[in-house]
Amino acid sequence: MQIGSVKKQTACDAAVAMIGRYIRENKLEEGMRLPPETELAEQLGVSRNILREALQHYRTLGIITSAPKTGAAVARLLPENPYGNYLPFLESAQEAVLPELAELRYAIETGAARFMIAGATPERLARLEKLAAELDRTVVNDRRIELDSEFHAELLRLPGNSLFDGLIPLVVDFFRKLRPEPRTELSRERAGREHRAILATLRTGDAAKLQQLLGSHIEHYLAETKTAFDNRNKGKQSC
Amino acid sequence: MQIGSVKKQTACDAAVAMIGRYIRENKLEEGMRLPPETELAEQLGVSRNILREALQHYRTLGIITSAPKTGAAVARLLPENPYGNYLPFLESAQEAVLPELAELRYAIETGAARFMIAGATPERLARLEKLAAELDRTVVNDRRIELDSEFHAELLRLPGNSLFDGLIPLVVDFFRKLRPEPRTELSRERAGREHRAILATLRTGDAAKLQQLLGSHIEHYLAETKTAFDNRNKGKQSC
DNA sequence: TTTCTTTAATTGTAGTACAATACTACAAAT
DNA sequence: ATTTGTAGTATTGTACTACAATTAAAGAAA
Repeated sequence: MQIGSVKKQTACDAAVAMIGRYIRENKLEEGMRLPPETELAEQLGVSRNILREALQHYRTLGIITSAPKTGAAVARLLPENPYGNYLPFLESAQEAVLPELAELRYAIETGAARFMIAGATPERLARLEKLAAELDRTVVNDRRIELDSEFHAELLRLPGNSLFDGLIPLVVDFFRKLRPEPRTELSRERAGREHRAILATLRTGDAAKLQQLLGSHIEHYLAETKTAFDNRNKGKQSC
Repeated sequence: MQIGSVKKQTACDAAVAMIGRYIRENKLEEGMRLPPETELAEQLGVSRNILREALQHYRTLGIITSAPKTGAAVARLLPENPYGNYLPFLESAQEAVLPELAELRYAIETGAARFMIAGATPERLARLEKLAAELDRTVVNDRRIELDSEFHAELLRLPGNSLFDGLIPLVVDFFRKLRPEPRTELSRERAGREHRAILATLRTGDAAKLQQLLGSHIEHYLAETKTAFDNRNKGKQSC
């Protein structure tokens, strides 16, 4: 277990936190204004420079906009703004627990089955083959999880759709959070069998079957993680 | 057709763009350093203040870290960091074209079918019912699209999984981008029929059928958008 | 070798000054 | 009466200077 590093909070970080609290506590809604920079800086006890860096944080996230004379205001979430719109997604991705991740994985991978087949190229299939083979002869759990993660990431790359690609971190995160769970010899063997079946079906091009295979493959996790999660939360955590 | 507003780019925005290009073009990888602030500021022709605001942008996104003496460096993408990991997703979500969005919608909605049924409550079903009814008696295209968008957003809320909720902007974005496409009387009638079928199946709880219905419902868009997109790109754009 | 000390590079922070912008009000013109 | 021009002004945008705080790395001491 690694020790977390303590890094001193900068004035800017503090300002960011204070501004965030300010927005939340005052329930500032779309279009409502923040105090002028000079005033806000004085209130928070930082220079205007630093305050502006803190504001930039929220500008980047699309939470506020600012303009001369008008001042900073809580932004209307424009459709063009990627960060603002997907902020809830980013937050829930951060806090997501295994069962939630498993559900989304199930949805995306089974739903993408037909596009995987459509986009399968010999090179990608070869790479998948290699990953599956290495996974078969690997016993170290951490390495296995890494390979499994990469196998499924590669599956999501098959469609050649950048949106699917972009969601790969979800899969990675899933496996990362899965890591502590113990795996049985049985589940290892089953995983290998299922991976081979998935590969074979990718080759034959049977979309319905691939979907069914991916579904039942993840379904195991769905059940496993749910119980694992439940058990873990039975012993209530301290600290 | 509305006129787009012109907003002048600030020096900070420009700096952000330049730094981004710098990182990409030099293929800066994890741990590699940026020039010191004074140097970088001079190179970009902005003051150190402004440069720091630009750097704050990337700090917020978790792309860089900075420390005294060491300087700014491309960050190791920590699994905990939501922004950094999902940055490619955010970027592609921003630039995604209709066919890509349609594919992801297809995957998520069909894949989530069984969770929709599991999470369907009478209240939510009633809300869906109301939306479908209003959609049926609405003819104005813009309003129809709005309602359709909300109907599908509500579908994604059924599972009660915050990750699905977080992806709702994708659906909204899809319909936003679909807006200019002309719809026929026929497609309107079909949409109504399909929405009613989806609702009925949510009530009976037949997951396989729901999945099939959602699939064919979106499938129309899949085909439509593909051709619409192709046609639109035939006439090459000027400006 | 290990540990302490010094040094120097770099970020972190504060303050001042002024330019640029855009809201507001009001005058002028059609 | 409605539109168009104009000035006033609050606020952000930007630049510059100065110094404090931090820390990696080199050097000195044990």
